[in-house]
Amino acid sequence: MWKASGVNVFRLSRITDYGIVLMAHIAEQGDGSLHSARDVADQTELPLPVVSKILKSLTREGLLRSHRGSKGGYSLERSAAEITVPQLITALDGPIHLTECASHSGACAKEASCHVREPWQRINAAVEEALARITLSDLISTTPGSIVPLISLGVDTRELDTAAEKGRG
Amino acid sequence: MWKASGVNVFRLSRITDYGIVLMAHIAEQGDGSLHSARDVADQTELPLPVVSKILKSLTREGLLRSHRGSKGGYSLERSAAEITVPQLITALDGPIHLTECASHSGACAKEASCHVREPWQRINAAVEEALARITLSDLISTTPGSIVPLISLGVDTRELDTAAEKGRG
DNA sequence: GATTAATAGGACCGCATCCGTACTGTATGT
DNA sequence: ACATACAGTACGGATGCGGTCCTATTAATC
Ligand code: FES
Ligand code: FES
Repeated sequence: MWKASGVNVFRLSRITDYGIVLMAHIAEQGDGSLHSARDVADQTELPLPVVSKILKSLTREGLLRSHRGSKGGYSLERSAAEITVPQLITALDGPIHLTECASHSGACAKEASCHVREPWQRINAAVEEALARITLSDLISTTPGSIVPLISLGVDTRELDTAAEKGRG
Repeated sequence: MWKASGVNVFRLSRITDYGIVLMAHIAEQGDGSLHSARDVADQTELPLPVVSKILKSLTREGLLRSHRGSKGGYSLERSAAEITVPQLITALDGPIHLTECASHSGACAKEASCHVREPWQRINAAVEEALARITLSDLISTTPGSIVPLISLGVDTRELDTAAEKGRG
């Protein structure tokens, strides 16, 4: 049977995926290091036009600082520890909106009667906040396991907890 | 300047969005209630073909039970408290894979040299687990605030914590 | 000053895919 | 028998992502 969707949905764009790889690569060389688009493309084995396009966007969004002219290149605008995952996503994919409806008010004619709008707004904010705990320096950390406890969940044990327990079974 | 992407990315499909609305509507009437596709379409003010398509998918994925023939309709296969958000998403949009690369091994030729693959796998699992804490009954809960603490994060205070603090500033 | 190297900005098009609809078949109650 | 309602599939349009290319601008070097 068909699947309603499932390939491109609830997924970061390839541009963003690559963008994070590029940022990680730059950050690995040190916060102040300078890299030309060609160097980054060679070392990451990604096509140069794509790399160039992404780095230009990241610069425009304030995550990279560019140095034009010969011997130019890109360097981190802020330290890797100050760059969070949602900043990377927002820079390339735009603001995080898990659903089209529940995001910006006025987008859906059924707002008044819709009962799931508000919960989704909370979920959206929660996911974004969860991702905001992760910085670029965490992504390039060579000690595996450092991220594991970063996104552990603290659920307060009220009646909903038991429901969630059953739901996971 | 152009934006690399930003409209359809990192976003649930409309089908899934509607699907959750439909499930919430059915769940609101009680776990055992029976609803025809037409009734649900009328009450949610969504086009009947779309509603029908979504309900069929949800049935095939085991979230709804169908009753064919006259006086037929759909009812919840499991209790609303046992249906989690990732189950809804997976049923309509397929498995949750935030990135194409880091998800299934073998999809990317740069796996060996890629340093962000493993972190992203952890992030993906963490987001999915976070969403799994939310059940359908939570979404239809009339008492706002019940979801807020559900996705609070517990960060263990090691050196990374301070980095995250700075990153949010 | 000429040259080279590198980024800035935008235009362009192919192609995948999401969205909504339509159609036929099957089961069930009256 | 008939009406009702779900099952499964096929189809076309529109949208937007993806990758590439081109020109202008800036800066270092000789
Ligand atoms: S806000 Fe659009 S359906 Fe809920
Ligand atoms: S796994 Fe594909 S670039 Fe990291």
